[in-house]
Amino acid sequence: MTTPGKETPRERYRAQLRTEVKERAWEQIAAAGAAGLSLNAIAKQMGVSGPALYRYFAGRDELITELIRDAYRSLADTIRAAADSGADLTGLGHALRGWALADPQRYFLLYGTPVPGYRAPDDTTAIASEIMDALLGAARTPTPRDRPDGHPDAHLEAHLAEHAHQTGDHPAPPAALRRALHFWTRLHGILSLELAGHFTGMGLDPAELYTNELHHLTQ
Amino acid sequence: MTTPGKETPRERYRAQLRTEVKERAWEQIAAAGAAGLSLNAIAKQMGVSGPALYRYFAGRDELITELIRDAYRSLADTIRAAADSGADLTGLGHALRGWALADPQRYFLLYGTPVPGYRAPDDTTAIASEIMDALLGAARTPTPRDRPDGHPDAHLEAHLAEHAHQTGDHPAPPAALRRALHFWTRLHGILSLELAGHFTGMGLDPAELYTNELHHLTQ
DNA sequence: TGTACATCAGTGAACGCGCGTTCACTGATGTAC
DNA sequence: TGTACATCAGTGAACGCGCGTTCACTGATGTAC
Repeated sequence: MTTPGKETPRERYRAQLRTEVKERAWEQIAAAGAAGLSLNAIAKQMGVSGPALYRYFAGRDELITELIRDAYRSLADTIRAAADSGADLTGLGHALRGWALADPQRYFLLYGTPVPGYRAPDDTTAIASEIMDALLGAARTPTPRDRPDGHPDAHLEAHLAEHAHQTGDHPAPPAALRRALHFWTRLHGILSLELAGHFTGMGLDPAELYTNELHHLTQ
Repeated sequence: MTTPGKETPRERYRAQLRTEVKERAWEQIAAAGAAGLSLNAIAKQMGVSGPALYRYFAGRDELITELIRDAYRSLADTIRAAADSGADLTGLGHALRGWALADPQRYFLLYGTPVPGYRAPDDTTAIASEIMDALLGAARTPTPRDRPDGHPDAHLEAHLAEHAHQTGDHPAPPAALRRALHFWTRLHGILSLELAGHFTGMGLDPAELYTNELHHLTQ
């Protein structure tokens, strides 16, 4: 579809305008949430008529789908870059928080309130598992307080072993999978509450909670 | 404003119609999310003209505010009822999950994606701290694996002690506050990911993760 | 018990708005000979 | 290098829709004497 090296000026222009539309879209989402995203409003902000954007996106749905894809891609790249530079779980945790704080509404577009009817595009699950793989890599090294008997994680790990076998995608050791999942769910818990402002009312420092949770995850 | 025992038929009727509007509102939210809530659509569903509802609600915003209040009230009642019947943290955790699964969109109305401009009504913070109090009560008993040295929780607890003093609302011991916060953030992490369907794609059983996390919290 | 009045629920029309999207068309930019 | 044609970006008008909300008005329900 896309010729590797050769790119006509028109193609370049198209790509550039598409990314500008997306940038404006992110600004709108940051200002009013994803529900208030409007193609016409983006067009007006770009000084262009509404229907003009239909040259670049089939419709509102395609734009949102693209934004979700880009957000997943950005997160995956961030996590992977941290992992590639030798970061451990703590490092990945800080990378995750930095990414989330940079644009809270982008985070919520991936992990926030689901729209009942909507189904995420299929390729996002591939990117999601790419993120999981990076986490699994960093979660391979056992933590100091991991006990050999594994109580009460033994039950969970048995369950994880089953499902890892069924899908066949994750030949990762169940203990690593468990650590990666704890990393994901616990940090998401604090992050989403922080980004939604649930700690400000109680005078708590989210960073303190976050780093404490990271300590628990890696000790 | 409201005469305690005496209630005129008209007042009764008003109250009844208000609750019916809210019921329809919850149905709509469950079906299409809070963004798609529409007074006109509710009116149509009730077989009544649109403007009729303005006798009962000042506008769409007041309705949503009321729904948020009711949701908080319902959650607080659920938690408190469990606590009053002698439930420990594990019991409260299961009560929380039951409440969330009963109506995921109601859960997300409280803890989901925040609307950038919107500010929750002031009295909800009172209900939120009422929930916190119930958690704190159940979190008072130390867990078996709590170590006296408290590493690495000592740093966090020092911070919590400061802020507990500053607000003056929580004379609860910092260790209990820490346990209650961990309860809240960790369970919310799993719950919100489960309700948003992020585990289904990976073939994981959310209940297994949840109970495992509860074990961690109470051991 | 009966009449006169006040209160209130609900209607229908209307206003203004912004949305997504389609379509015929103009004008500029690129391509082929 | 120059002309003839095809491609494509963008416009403006239009369609249909649903939204929140206001307002004058009708009809029923309650209240006071």
